[in-house]
Amino acid sequence: MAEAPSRARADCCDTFDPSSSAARDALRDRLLDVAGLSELFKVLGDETRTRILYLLSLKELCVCDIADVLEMSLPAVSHHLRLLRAHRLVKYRREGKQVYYSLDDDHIVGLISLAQAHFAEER
Amino acid sequence: MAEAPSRARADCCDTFDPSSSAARDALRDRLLDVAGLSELFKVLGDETRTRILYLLSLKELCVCDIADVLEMSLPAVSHHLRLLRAHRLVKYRREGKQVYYSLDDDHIVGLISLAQAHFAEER
DNA sequence: ACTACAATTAAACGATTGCTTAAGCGTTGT
DNA sequence: ACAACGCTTAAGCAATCGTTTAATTGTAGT
Repeated sequence: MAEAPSRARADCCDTFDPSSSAARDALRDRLLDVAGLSELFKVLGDETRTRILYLLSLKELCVCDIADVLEMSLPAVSHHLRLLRAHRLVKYRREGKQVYYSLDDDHIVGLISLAQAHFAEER
Repeated sequence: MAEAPSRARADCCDTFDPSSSAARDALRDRLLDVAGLSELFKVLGDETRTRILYLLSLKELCVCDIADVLEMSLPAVSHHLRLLRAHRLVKYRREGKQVYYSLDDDHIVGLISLAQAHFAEER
């Protein structure tokens, strides 16, 4: 145990200080800022889910409506809603036999709008 | 061909006008607003890639540096950079044997910051 | 020209994801 | 109580994704 295991590729090139890994460690610390962030993006990284979220930003809808608009099977939609629920992105209320979903958080719309802006100038 | 195929689950519940699918079609039209948007989120939906993008927002780095900081293999990092390149999120310049990467677009940092804000209050 | 090194690419493998079918749960109407 | 309906859940399967190993390209130094 002569070497620390974290310095596996320590001296590959001269960007950092040749003598120390201080700069490297500093960058590693900053990585904590975005730890777990991709979880949220992963949820949005599916076409069906962004569609559902966008629909719910326009109108409160029941599962059947969503399935209808998206022309998808009911279990498939329910499966996605389950994930959105787990991430606190949507809330639901029961009304008779139907379950109505809506956005739990307006921030998501902001994220989508911002992404739209980027995407628009990309194409 | 008596029925339009798009009305497969037309009358599941009474949210929409009982007589017409106008409201349904209106919502379907709006879906075009977010068409293809999840592509961008899919790129960000991987922990390694958000980490790389965040690192590059702090400092221009060569592939080897990134692999070093993330403690990952060089091909793995290169693979992700290839994807980021394809989506015009990063640019690169060759300097001798090294290839230095940096953000091609500052909007991405904005997206990440906004997502951070949402994520922070989620936990 | 040859060696060394940074990076890319290709092939292959294991893990994850999203959909389908089928079964189960909760509510409403008769 | 029973049947019908909306929705959820579970199991199984095909497809996609991220990593590894190995081979290749490109640049610099001897």
